[in-house]
Amino acid sequence: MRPVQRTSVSDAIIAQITDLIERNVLKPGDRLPPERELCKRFQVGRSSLREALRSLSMMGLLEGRVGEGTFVCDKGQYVERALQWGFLLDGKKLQDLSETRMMLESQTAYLAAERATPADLAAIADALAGMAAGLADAGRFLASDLQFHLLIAQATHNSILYSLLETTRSYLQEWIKESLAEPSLAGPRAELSLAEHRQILAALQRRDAKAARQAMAAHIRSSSGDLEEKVRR
Amino acid sequence: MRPVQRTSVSDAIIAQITDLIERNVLKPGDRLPPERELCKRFQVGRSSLREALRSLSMMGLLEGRVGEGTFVCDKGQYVERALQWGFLLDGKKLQDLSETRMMLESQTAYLAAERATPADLAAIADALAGMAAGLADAGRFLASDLQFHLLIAQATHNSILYSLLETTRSYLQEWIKESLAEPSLAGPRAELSLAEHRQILAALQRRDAKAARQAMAAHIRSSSGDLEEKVRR
DNA sequence: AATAGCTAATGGTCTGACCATCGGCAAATA
DNA sequence: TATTTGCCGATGGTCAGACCATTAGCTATT
Repeated sequence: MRPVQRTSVSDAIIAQITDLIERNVLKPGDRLPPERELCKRFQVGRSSLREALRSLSMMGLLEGRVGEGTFVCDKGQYVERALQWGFLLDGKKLQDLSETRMMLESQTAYLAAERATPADLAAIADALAGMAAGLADAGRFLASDLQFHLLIAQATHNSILYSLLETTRSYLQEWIKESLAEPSLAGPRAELSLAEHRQILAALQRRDAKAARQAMAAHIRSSSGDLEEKVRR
Repeated sequence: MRPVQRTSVSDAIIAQITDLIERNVLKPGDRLPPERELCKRFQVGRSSLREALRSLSMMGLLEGRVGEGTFVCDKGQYVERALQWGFLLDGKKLQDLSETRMMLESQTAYLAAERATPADLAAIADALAGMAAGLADAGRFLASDLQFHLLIAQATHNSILYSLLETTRSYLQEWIKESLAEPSLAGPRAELSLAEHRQILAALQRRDAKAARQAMAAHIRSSSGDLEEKVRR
Protein backbone atom coordinates (compact mmCIF):
# COMPACT_ATOMS: atom_id res chain seq x y z
CA MET A 1 0.00 0.00 0.00
CA ARG A 2 1.20 3.44 -0.86
CA PRO A 3 -0.15 6.80 0.22
CA VAL A 4 -2.35 8.03 -2.60
CA GLN A 5 -1.53 11.52 -3.78
CA ARG A 6 -4.32 14.04 -3.75
CA THR A 7 -4.24 16.36 -6.69
CA SER A 8 -6.09 19.63 -6.38
CA VAL A 9 -8.09 20.75 -9.40
CA SER A 10 -6.33 24.11 -9.58
CA ASP A 11 -2.95 22.43 -9.44
CA ALA A 12 -3.89 20.21 -12.34
CA ILE A 13 -4.88 23.24 -14.40
CA ILE A 14 -1.69 25.03 -13.45
CA ALA A 15 0.30 22.02 -14.52
CA GLN A 16 -1.45 21.83 -17.87
CA ILE A 17 -1.03 25.50 -18.67
CA THR A 18 2.60 25.70 -17.60
CA ASP A 19 3.21 22.65 -19.72
CA LEU A 20 1.63 24.35 -22.72
CA ILE A 21 3.81 27.40 -22.18
CA GLU A 22 6.87 25.25 -21.72
CA ARG A 23 6.25 23.40 -24.97
CA ASN A 24 5.72 26.74 -26.65
CA VAL A 25 2.19 25.86 -27.70
CA LEU A 26 1.27 29.07 -25.92
CA LYS A 27 3.68 31.78 -26.95
CA PRO A 28 4.23 35.11 -25.21
CA GLY A 29 1.57 37.57 -26.32
CA ASP A 30 -0.94 34.85 -27.14
CA ARG A 31 -4.45 35.22 -25.86
CA LEU A 32 -6.11 32.44 -23.94
CA PRO A 33 -9.73 31.47 -24.57
CA PRO A 34 -12.24 33.27 -22.34
CA GLU A 35 -12.55 31.95 -18.82
CA ARG A 36 -16.05 30.64 -19.37
CA GLU A 37 -14.89 28.57 -22.30
CA LEU A 38 -11.84 27.27 -20.48
CA CYS A 39 -14.24 26.06 -17.81
CA LYS A 40 -16.04 23.94 -20.38
CA ARG A 41 -12.81 22.62 -21.86
CA PHE A 42 -11.24 21.73 -18.53
CA GLN A 43 -14.59 20.58 -17.16
CA VAL A 44 -14.11 22.59 -13.98
CA GLY A 45 -15.90 25.38 -12.19
CA ARG A 46 -14.92 28.95 -12.72
CA SER A 47 -13.60 29.38 -9.16
CA SER A 48 -11.03 26.64 -9.59
CA LEU A 49 -10.04 27.91 -12.99
CA ARG A 50 -9.66 31.46 -11.71
CA GLU A 51 -7.55 30.35 -8.75
CA ALA A 52 -5.25 28.67 -11.21
CA LEU A 53 -5.09 31.69 -13.50
CA ARG A 54 -4.49 33.95 -10.51
CA SER A 55 -1.57 31.86 -9.37
CA LEU A 56 -0.11 31.89 -12.85
CA SER A 57 -0.49 35.66 -12.93
CA MET A 58 1.33 35.85 -9.63
CA MET A 59 4.18 33.87 -11.14
CA GLY A 60 4.28 36.33 -14.00
CA LEU A 61 3.27 33.80 -16.62
CA LEU A 62 -0.13 35.26 -17.42
CA GLU A 63 -1.71 38.68 -17.36
CA GLY A 64 -5.45 39.39 -17.28
CA ARG A 65 -6.91 42.51 -18.86
CA VAL A 66 -10.52 43.35 -18.19
CA GLY A 67 -12.65 43.36 -21.29
CA GLU A 68 -9.85 41.98 -23.45
CA GLY A 69 -8.79 38.61 -22.21
CA THR A 70 -5.94 36.74 -20.57
CA PHE A 71 -2.55 36.88 -22.22
CA VAL A 72 0.74 35.02 -21.92
CA CYS A 73 3.49 37.26 -20.59
CA ASP A 74 6.98 37.30 -21.94
CA LYS A 75 9.63 36.06 -19.60
CA GLY A 76 10.85 39.50 -18.65
CA GLN A 77 7.79 40.22 -16.58
CA TYR A 78 8.47 37.26 -14.41
CA VAL A 79 11.52 38.88 -12.91
CA GLU A 80 9.57 41.89 -11.76
CA ARG A 81 7.03 39.73 -10.01
CA ALA A 82 9.77 37.79 -8.34
CA LEU A 83 11.15 40.97 -6.88
CA GLN A 84 7.79 41.79 -5.38
CA TRP A 85 8.33 39.35 -2.59
CA GLY A 86 12.08 39.65 -2.68
CA PHE A 87 12.00 41.50 0.62
CA LEU A 88 11.50 38.23 2.42
CA LEU A 89 15.03 37.24 1.52
CA ASP A 90 16.97 36.81 4.71
CA GLY A 91 20.66 37.02 5.26
CA LYS A 92 21.30 33.33 5.11
CA LYS A 93 19.62 32.95 1.76
CA LEU A 94 21.47 35.93 0.44
CA GLN A 95 24.75 34.30 1.24
CA ASP A 96 23.66 31.13 -0.54
CA LEU A 97 22.49 33.10 -3.53
CA SER A 98 25.70 35.04 -3.64
CA GLU A 99 27.72 31.86 -3.55
CA THR A 100 25.64 30.31 -6.28
CA ARG A 101 26.03 33.39 -8.38
CA MET A 102 29.78 33.29 -7.99
CA MET A 103 29.76 29.72 -9.20
CA LEU A 104 27.53 30.40 -12.16
CA GLU A 105 29.27 33.56 -13.24
CA SER A 106 32.79 32.23 -13.10
CA GLN A 107 31.86 29.13 -15.01
CA THR A 108 29.96 31.08 -17.64
CA ALA A 109 33.06 33.20 -18.13
CA TYR A 110 35.03 30.02 -18.71
CA LEU A 111 32.61 28.71 -21.30
CA ALA A 112 32.17 32.09 -22.93
CA ALA A 113 35.89 32.36 -23.52
CA GLU A 114 35.73 29.14 -25.49
CA ARG A 115 32.56 29.82 -27.43
CA ALA A 116 32.00 33.55 -27.85
CA THR A 117 31.56 34.65 -31.44
CA PRO A 118 33.11 37.91 -32.66
CA ALA A 119 29.64 39.43 -32.48
CA ASP A 120 29.33 38.34 -28.84
CA LEU A 121 32.65 39.91 -27.99
CA ALA A 122 31.71 43.12 -29.73
CA ALA A 123 28.46 43.33 -27.77
CA ILE A 124 30.30 42.75 -24.51
CA ALA A 125 32.80 45.45 -25.42
CA ASP A 126 29.90 47.80 -26.10
CA ALA A 127 28.48 47.15 -22.65
CA LEU A 128 31.87 47.91 -21.15
CA ALA A 129 32.00 51.17 -23.08
CA GLY A 130 28.57 51.96 -21.69
CA MET A 131 29.88 51.47 -18.17
CA ALA A 132 32.81 53.77 -18.81
CA ALA A 133 30.51 56.41 -20.26
CA GLY A 134 28.20 56.10 -17.28
CA LEU A 135 30.73 56.55 -14.53
CA ALA A 136 28.92 59.64 -13.36
CA ASP A 137 25.46 58.19 -13.80
CA ALA A 138 24.85 55.38 -11.32
CA GLY A 139 21.74 54.15 -13.09
CA ARG A 140 23.36 53.89 -16.46
CA PHE A 141 26.49 52.36 -15.02
CA LEU A 142 24.50 49.69 -13.28
CA ALA A 143 22.44 48.90 -16.36
CA SER A 144 25.56 48.45 -18.47
CA ASP A 145 27.10 46.35 -15.71
CA LEU A 146 24.13 44.02 -15.74
CA GLN A 147 24.19 43.92 -19.52
CA PHE A 148 27.86 42.99 -19.48
CA HIS A 149 27.25 39.95 -17.33
CA LEU A 150 24.17 38.82 -19.18
CA LEU A 151 25.93 39.10 -22.52
CA ILE A 152 28.70 36.88 -21.25
CA ALA A 153 26.15 34.32 -20.20
CA GLN A 154 24.57 34.61 -23.61
CA ALA A 155 27.92 34.00 -25.22
CA THR A 156 28.00 30.51 -23.74
CA HIS A 157 25.05 29.70 -26.01
CA ASN A 158 23.63 27.63 -23.19
CA SER A 159 20.08 28.83 -22.61
CA ILE A 160 19.71 27.12 -19.26
CA LEU A 161 22.86 28.61 -17.88
CA TYR A 162 21.73 32.00 -19.11
CA SER A 163 18.35 31.61 -17.52
CA LEU A 164 19.81 30.58 -14.18
CA LEU A 165 22.21 33.46 -14.11
CA GLU A 166 19.53 35.90 -15.12
CA THR A 167 17.28 34.73 -12.31
CA THR A 168 19.87 34.71 -9.56
CA ARG A 169 21.09 38.08 -10.68
CA SER A 170 17.58 39.51 -10.60
CA TYR A 171 17.25 38.54 -6.98
CA LEU A 172 20.51 40.19 -6.09
CA GLN A 173 19.99 43.24 -8.24
CA GLU A 174 18.37 45.45 -5.65
CA TRP A 175 21.14 44.83 -3.18
CA ILE A 176 23.73 45.44 -5.84
CA LYS A 177 22.01 48.67 -6.69
CA GLU A 178 22.02 49.88 -3.09
CA SER A 179 25.59 48.82 -2.60
CA LEU A 180 26.74 50.83 -5.59
CA ALA A 181 24.53 53.80 -4.78
CA GLU A 182 26.38 54.32 -1.50
CA PRO A 183 27.78 57.81 -2.01
CA SER A 184 31.00 57.27 -0.15
CA LEU A 185 31.82 54.21 -2.17
CA ALA A 186 30.37 55.09 -5.53
CA GLY A 187 33.39 56.75 -7.10
CA PRO A 188 36.27 54.45 -6.20
CA ARG A 189 34.06 51.39 -6.30
CA ALA A 190 32.91 52.09 -9.82
CA GLU A 191 36.46 52.68 -10.99
CA LEU A 192 37.61 49.42 -9.49
CA SER A 193 34.66 47.58 -10.95
CA LEU A 194 35.41 48.98 -14.35
CA ALA A 195 38.99 47.80 -14.17
CA GLU A 196 37.87 44.32 -13.18
CA HIS A 197 35.46 44.18 -16.08
CA ARG A 198 38.25 45.22 -18.45
CA GLN A 199 40.33 42.30 -17.27
CA ILE A 200 37.47 39.91 -17.85
CA LEU A 201 36.91 41.17 -21.37
CA ALA A 202 40.62 40.98 -22.12
CA ALA A 203 40.70 37.34 -21.06
CA LEU A 204 37.67 36.57 -23.19
CA GLN A 205 39.29 38.21 -26.20
CA ARG A 206 42.45 36.17 -25.65
CA ARG A 207 40.26 33.04 -25.49
CA ASP A 208 41.91 32.34 -22.17
CA ALA A 209 39.17 30.41 -20.40
CA LYS A 210 40.97 29.90 -17.10
CA ALA A 211 41.99 33.53 -16.88
CA ALA A 212 38.43 34.59 -17.64
CA ARG A 213 37.08 32.39 -14.90
CA GLN A 214 39.64 33.69 -12.46
CA ALA A 215 39.03 37.31 -13.36
CA MET A 216 35.30 36.86 -13.00
CA ALA A 217 35.68 35.12 -9.67
CA ALA A 218 37.91 37.93 -8.41
CA HIS A 219 35.40 40.51 -9.55
CA ILE A 220 32.45 38.82 -7.89
CA ARG A 221 34.43 38.29 -4.73
CA SER A 222 35.33 41.93 -4.47
CA SER A 223 31.86 43.11 -5.40
CA SER A 224 29.99 40.80 -3.07
CA GLY A 225 32.06 42.06 -0.16
CA ASP A 226 30.12 45.32 -0.25
CA LEU A 227 26.91 43.39 -0.58
CA GLU A 228 27.41 41.40 2.57
CA GLU A 229 28.45 44.45 4.51
CA LYS A 230 25.34 46.22 3.30
CA VAL A 231 23.18 43.37 4.53
CA ARG A 232 24.75 43.32 7.94
CA ARG A 233 23.36 46.77 8.52
CA MET B 1 -3.70 64.64 -14.10
CA ARG B 2 -2.15 61.35 -13.21
CA PRO B 3 -3.23 57.87 -14.23
CA VAL B 4 -5.19 56.37 -11.36
CA GLN B 5 -3.98 52.98 -10.31
CA ARG B 6 -6.55 50.23 -10.12
CA THR B 7 -5.94 47.88 -7.26
CA SER B 8 -7.44 44.45 -7.45
CA VAL B 9 -9.17 43.15 -4.33
CA SER B 10 -7.04 40.00 -4.24
CA ASP B 11 -3.88 42.04 -4.55
CA ALA B 12 -4.93 44.16 -1.61
CA ILE B 13 -5.47 41.04 0.49
CA ILE B 14 -2.15 39.60 -0.62
CA ALA B 15 -0.46 42.85 0.34
CA GLN B 16 -2.04 42.85 3.78
CA ILE B 17 -1.18 39.25 4.56
CA THR B 18 2.39 39.46 3.28
CA ASP B 19 2.74 42.57 5.36
CA LEU B 20 1.56 40.70 8.44
CA ILE B 21 4.04 37.93 7.77
CA GLU B 22 6.81 40.40 7.10
CA ARG B 23 6.18 42.19 10.38
CA ASN B 24 6.12 38.83 12.10
CA VAL B 25 2.58 39.30 13.37
CA LEU B 26 1.91 36.01 11.65
CA LYS B 27 4.67 33.60 12.54
CA PRO B 28 5.49 30.34 10.74
CA GLY B 29 3.18 27.62 12.01
CA ASP B 30 0.43 30.03 12.98
CA ARG B 31 -3.08 29.27 11.91
CA LEU B 32 -5.15 31.84 10.04
CA PRO B 33 -8.82 32.39 10.89
CA PRO B 34 -11.23 30.31 8.80
CA GLU B 35 -11.88 31.55 5.29
CA ARG B 36 -15.47 32.46 6.06
CA GLU B 37 -14.40 34.67 8.90
CA LEU B 38 -11.60 36.29 6.91
CA CYS B 39 -14.27 37.20 4.37
CA LYS B 40 -16.17 39.14 7.03
CA ARG B 41 -13.04 40.82 8.35
CA PHE B 42 -11.76 41.87 4.96
CA GLN B 43 -15.29 42.59 3.74
CA VAL B 44 -14.74 40.65 0.54
CA GLY B 45 -16.26 37.66 -1.18
CA ARG B 46 -14.86 34.25 -0.66
CA SER B 47 -13.69 33.92 -4.27
CA SER B 48 -11.43 36.94 -3.99
CA LEU B 49 -10.13 35.80 -0.65
CA ARG B 50 -9.41 32.33 -1.93
CA GLU B 51 -7.61 33.63 -4.99
CA ALA B 52 -5.37 35.58 -2.67
CA LEU B 53 -4.76 32.60 -0.40
CA ARG B 54 -4.08 30.42 -3.42
CA SER B 55 -1.46 32.82 -4.71
CA LEU B 56 0.19 32.97 -1.32
CA SER B 57 0.23 29.18 -1.21
CA MET B 58 1.90 29.18 -4.61
CA MET B 59 4.58 31.47 -3.26
CA GLY B 60 5.16 29.05 -0.43
CA LEU B 61 3.96 31.46 2.26
CA LEU B 62 0.77 29.63 3.23
CA GLU B 63 -0.44 26.07 3.26
CA GLY B 64 -4.05 24.94 3.39
CA ARG B 65 -5.07 21.69 5.07
CA VAL B 66 -8.59 20.44 4.57
CA GLY B 67 -10.52 20.21 7.79
CA GLU B 68 -7.80 21.91 9.80
CA GLY B 69 -7.21 25.39 8.52
CA THR B 70 -4.70 27.56 6.71
CA PHE B 71 -1.21 27.83 8.17
CA VAL B 72 1.81 30.05 7.68
CA CYS B 73 4.67 28.10 6.14
CA ASP B 74 8.26 28.23 7.13
CA LYS B 75 9.41 30.86 4.70
CA GLY B 76 12.51 28.99 3.71
CA GLN B 77 11.22 27.35 0.60
CA TYR B 78 9.92 30.25 -1.35
CA VAL B 79 13.11 31.35 -3.07
CA GLU B 80 13.81 27.87 -4.28
CA ARG B 81 10.33 27.55 -5.69
CA ALA B 82 10.66 30.84 -7.48
CA LEU B 83 13.93 29.72 -8.99
CA GLN B 84 12.28 26.61 -10.28
CA TRP B 85 9.65 28.65 -12.05
CA GLY B 86 12.33 30.61 -13.83
CA PHE B 87 14.02 27.39 -14.66
CA LEU B 88 10.86 25.92 -16.07
CA LEU B 89 10.39 28.60 -18.63
CA ASP B 90 13.22 27.77 -20.92
CA GLY B 91 13.34 25.13 -23.53
CA LYS B 92 15.07 22.19 -21.97
CA LYS B 93 17.81 21.23 -24.33
CA LEU B 94 19.36 18.05 -23.13
CA GLN B 95 22.87 19.10 -23.95
CA ASP B 96 22.53 22.39 -22.14
CA LEU B 97 21.00 20.65 -19.16
CA SER B 98 23.74 18.09 -19.08
CA GLU B 99 26.37 20.78 -19.20
CA THR B 100 24.70 22.73 -16.43
CA ARG B 101 24.43 19.63 -14.35
CA MET B 102 28.12 18.92 -14.76
CA MET B 103 28.88 22.41 -13.56
CA LEU B 104 26.59 22.25 -10.57
CA GLU B 105 27.58 18.79 -9.47
CA SER B 106 31.31 19.29 -9.68
CA GLN B 107 31.18 22.55 -7.79
CA THR B 108 28.84 21.00 -5.28
CA ALA B 109 31.36 18.26 -4.63
CA TYR B 110 34.02 20.91 -4.08
CA LEU B 111 31.99 22.73 -1.46
CA ALA B 112 30.80 19.54 0.18
CA ALA B 113 34.38 18.43 0.74
CA GLU B 114 34.97 21.60 2.69
CA ARG B 115 31.75 21.65 4.67
CA ALA B 116 30.35 18.18 5.12
CA THR B 117 29.71 17.20 8.72
CA PRO B 118 30.49 13.67 9.91
CA ALA B 119 26.76 12.97 9.76
CA ASP B 120 26.67 14.10 6.15
CA LEU B 121 29.54 11.83 5.26
CA ALA B 122 27.91 8.89 7.02
CA ALA B 123 24.69 9.42 5.10
CA ILE B 124 26.58 9.57 1.82
CA ALA B 125 28.40 6.37 2.71
CA ASP B 126 25.05 4.75 3.42
CA ALA B 127 23.78 5.69 -0.01
CA LEU B 128 26.90 4.20 -1.53
CA ALA B 129 26.31 0.99 0.37
CA GLY B 130 22.78 0.99 -0.98
CA MET B 131 24.13 1.18 -4.50
CA ALA B 132 26.45 -1.73 -3.89
CA ALA B 133 23.64 -3.77 -2.42
CA GLY B 134 21.44 -2.95 -5.37
CA LEU B 135 23.79 -3.95 -8.15
CA ALA B 136 21.31 -6.58 -9.30
CA ASP B 137 18.27 -4.37 -8.84
CA ALA B 138 18.30 -1.50 -11.31
CA GLY B 139 15.55 0.40 -9.53
CA ARG B 140 17.22 0.30 -6.16
CA PHE B 141 20.60 1.08 -7.64
CA LEU B 142 19.26 4.14 -9.37
CA ALA B 143 17.46 5.36 -6.26
CA SER B 144 20.61 5.10 -4.18
CA ASP B 145 22.58 6.78 -6.95
CA LEU B 146 20.21 9.73 -6.90
CA GLN B 147 20.31 9.83 -3.12
CA PHE B 148 24.09 9.90 -3.19
CA HIS B 149 24.18 13.01 -5.35
CA LEU B 150 21.45 14.79 -3.46
CA LEU B 151 23.12 14.12 -0.14
CA ILE B 152 26.33 15.64 -1.44
CA ALA B 153 24.38 18.72 -2.45
CA GLN B 154 22.83 18.81 0.97
CA ALA B 155 26.26 18.63 2.55
CA THR B 156 27.11 22.01 1.04
CA HIS B 157 24.45 23.47 3.35
CA ASN B 158 23.50 25.79 0.55
CA SER B 159 19.78 25.43 -0.01
CA ILE B 160 19.79 27.26 -3.32
CA LEU B 161 22.48 25.07 -4.75
CA TYR B 162 20.64 22.01 -3.53
CA SER B 163 17.41 23.16 -5.11
CA LEU B 164 19.04 23.85 -8.46
CA LEU B 165 20.75 20.51 -8.53
CA GLU B 166 17.59 18.72 -7.54
CA THR B 167 15.65 20.40 -10.33
CA THR B 168 18.29 19.75 -12.95
CA ARG B 169 18.52 16.18 -11.92
CA SER B 170 14.78 15.67 -11.99
CA TYR B 171 14.68 16.76 -15.60
CA LEU B 172 17.44 14.35 -16.53
CA GLN B 173 16.21 11.50 -14.38
CA GLU B 174 14.09 9.88 -17.08
CA TRP B 175 16.99 9.70 -19.47
CA ILE B 176 19.31 8.45 -16.78
CA LYS B 177 16.87 5.73 -15.89
CA GLU B 178 16.60 4.53 -19.47
CA SER B 179 20.31 4.72 -19.98
CA LEU B 180 21.01 2.48 -17.02
CA ALA B 181 18.17 0.10 -17.82
CA GLU B 182 19.86 -0.81 -21.08
CA PRO B 183 20.45 -4.55 -20.59
CA SER B 184 23.72 -4.72 -22.52
CA LEU B 185 25.25 -1.95 -20.46
CA ALA B 186 23.68 -2.53 -17.10
CA GLY B 187 26.29 -4.82 -15.56
CA PRO B 188 29.59 -3.21 -16.53
CA ARG B 189 28.11 0.29 -16.40
CA ALA B 190 26.87 -0.14 -12.87
CA GLU B 191 30.21 -1.52 -11.73
CA LEU B 192 32.03 1.40 -13.28
CA SER B 193 29.58 3.86 -11.80
CA LEU B 194 30.04 2.33 -8.38
CA ALA B 195 33.80 2.66 -8.61
CA GLU B 196 33.49 6.30 -9.61
CA HIS B 197 31.21 7.00 -6.67
CA ARG B 198 33.70 5.38 -4.32
CA GLN B 199 36.38 7.75 -5.54
CA ILE B 200 34.14 10.71 -4.92
CA LEU B 201 33.35 9.62 -1.39
CA ALA B 202 36.99 8.96 -0.68
CA ALA B 203 37.89 12.47 -1.76
CA LEU B 204 35.15 13.91 0.41
CA GLN B 205 36.37 11.98 3.40
CA ARG B 206 39.90 13.23 2.82
CA ARG B 207 38.49 16.78 2.66
CA ASP B 208 40.24 17.08 -0.66
CA ALA B 209 38.00 19.57 -2.42
CA LYS B 210 39.84 19.68 -5.71
CA ALA B 211 39.98 15.90 -5.95
CA ALA B 212 36.29 15.67 -5.16
CA ARG B 213 35.46 18.12 -7.89
CA GLN B 214 37.64 16.29 -10.34
CA ALA B 215 36.22 12.88 -9.43
CA MET B 216 32.68 14.17 -9.76
CA ALA B 217 33.45 15.79 -13.10
CA ALA B 218 34.95 12.55 -14.36
CA HIS B 219 31.93 10.61 -13.20
CA ILE B 220 29.45 12.92 -14.84
CA ARG B 221 31.46 12.98 -18.03
CA SER B 222 31.49 9.22 -18.26
CA SER B 223 27.87 8.88 -17.28
CA SER B 224 26.57 11.53 -19.64
CA GLY B 225 28.33 9.79 -22.49
CA ASP B 226 25.75 7.01 -22.31
CA LEU B 227 23.01 9.56 -22.04
CA GLU B 228 23.93 11.37 -25.20
CA GLU B 229 24.33 8.14 -27.09
CA LYS B 230 20.95 7.06 -25.86
CA VAL B 231 19.39 10.24 -27.12
CA ARG B 232 20.94 9.94 -30.54
CA ARG B 233 18.90 6.81 -31.09
C1' DA C 1 -9.83 1.50 28.76
C1' DA C 2 -10.21 1.08 23.98
C1' DT C 3 -12.72 1.38 19.94
C1' DA C 4 -16.27 2.65 16.72
C1' DG C 5 -19.35 6.01 15.14
C1' DC C 6 -21.16 10.61 15.03
C1' DT C 7 -20.91 15.69 14.54
C1' DA C 8 -19.20 20.15 13.60
C1' DA C 9 -15.65 22.80 11.48
C1' DT C 10 -12.93 23.67 7.50
C1' DG C 11 -10.81 23.89 2.98
C1' DG C 12 -12.15 22.67 -1.91
C1' DT C 13 -15.36 23.03 -5.64
C1' DC C 14 -19.35 24.36 -8.31
C1' DT C 15 -23.04 27.47 -9.94
C1' DG C 16 -25.27 31.59 -11.17
C1' DA C 17 -25.48 36.30 -10.93
C1' DC C 18 -23.98 41.16 -11.26
C1' DC C 19 -20.50 44.86 -12.12
C1' DA C 20 -16.67 47.57 -14.52
C1' DT C 21 -14.12 47.93 -18.34
C1' DC C 22 -12.67 47.49 -23.07
C1' DG C 23 -13.11 46.96 -28.23
C1' DG C 24 -15.67 47.61 -32.13
C1' DC C 25 -19.57 49.17 -34.69
C1' DA C 26 -23.08 52.22 -36.19
C1' DA C 27 -25.37 56.50 -36.02
C1' DA C 28 -25.02 61.32 -35.51
C1' DT C 29 -22.33 65.38 -36.44
C1' DA C 30 -19.10 68.78 -38.43
C1' DT D 1 -16.11 62.54 -46.19
C1' DA D 2 -13.95 62.45 -41.77
C1' DT D 3 -14.65 62.70 -36.91
C1' DT D 4 -16.98 62.18 -32.88
C1' DT D 5 -20.52 60.14 -29.98
C1' DG D 6 -23.17 56.62 -28.06
C1' DC D 7 -24.36 51.90 -27.67
C1' DC D 8 -23.70 46.84 -27.24
C1' DG D 9 -21.46 42.57 -26.57
C1' DA D 10 -17.56 40.19 -24.71
C1' DT D 11 -14.56 39.62 -20.87
C1' DG D 12 -12.24 39.65 -16.48
C1' DG D 13 -13.37 40.79 -11.49
C1' DT D 14 -16.34 40.12 -7.62
C1' DC D 15 -19.91 38.29 -4.79
C1' DA D 16 -23.21 35.06 -2.44
C1' DG D 17 -24.85 30.60 -1.48
C1' DA D 18 -24.70 25.81 -1.77
C1' DC D 19 -22.68 21.15 -1.55
C1' DC D 20 -18.71 17.83 -1.01
C1' DA D 21 -14.50 15.56 1.23
C1' DT D 22 -11.68 15.46 4.93
C1' DT D 23 -10.25 16.22 9.56
C1' DA D 24 -10.41 16.65 14.68
C1' DG D 25 -12.66 15.94 18.67
C1' DC D 26 -16.39 14.23 21.27
C1' DT D 27 -19.66 10.47 22.63
C1' DA D 28 -21.43 6.18 23.38
C1' DT D 29 -20.75 1.44 22.95
C1' DT D 30 -18.09 -2.60 23.86
